[in-house]
Amino acid sequence: MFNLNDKELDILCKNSTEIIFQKGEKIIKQGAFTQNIVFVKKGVVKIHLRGSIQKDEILKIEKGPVFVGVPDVFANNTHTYSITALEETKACFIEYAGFEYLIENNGKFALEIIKDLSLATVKHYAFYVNKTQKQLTALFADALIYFADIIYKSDSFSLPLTRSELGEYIGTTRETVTKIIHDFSVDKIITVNGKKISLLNRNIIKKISGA
DNA sequence: GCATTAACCACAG
DNA sequence: CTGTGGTTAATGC
Repeated sequence: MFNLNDKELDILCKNSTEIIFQKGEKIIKQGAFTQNIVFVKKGVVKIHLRGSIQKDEILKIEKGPVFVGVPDVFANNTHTYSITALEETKACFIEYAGFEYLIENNGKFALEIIKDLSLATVKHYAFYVNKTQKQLTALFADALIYFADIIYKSDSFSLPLTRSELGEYIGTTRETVTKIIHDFSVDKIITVNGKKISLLNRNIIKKISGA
């Protein structure tokens, strides 16, 4: 994985303890000193940032296996965002020194990391523009497709987010999320039972998303 | 004007 | 935490 041989994996993992986080537990807190890269082995996490005024915004939802917190470790002394488990998550904390050693000594690994970071940047450009230009129904449709295709690989899933968090993700209020879900449900685009959602008509959802 | 979109508020399960 | 309804503001015919 990530172009690492056994010895190198050992460098990454030898001083790292595997920890299991329960849903809702914070893996990295905004403002904390950056000492570790976090390797999420398994589970779903949200990357979120509290704005200078008050509100939390969810920047990204990721599923293991994935490295998180990399940009902050290279760019800052403190974490500029938080990472919280959305379901039971296995993760290990990797010392920066070991990570840096691998970057310096394994070009293929470094390339993988660069690709990851680049992909993340490019995706964020798109997400940013979408968020400011699309209507909320389209953003919600995007979120549905994302959960179905990327996170759960199924058209039926149990959302790990509250309505309020869903709002923080697509940039609206919990009330508006409730209304959109209600509308989609009435129009037979999805079925909803609390947090359980099933996509009934992907074509329409794609159309609404405008992608 | 009128319709649509979405925020904010209040109240109720 | 969630659903609903009323109100209000902005935007677009």
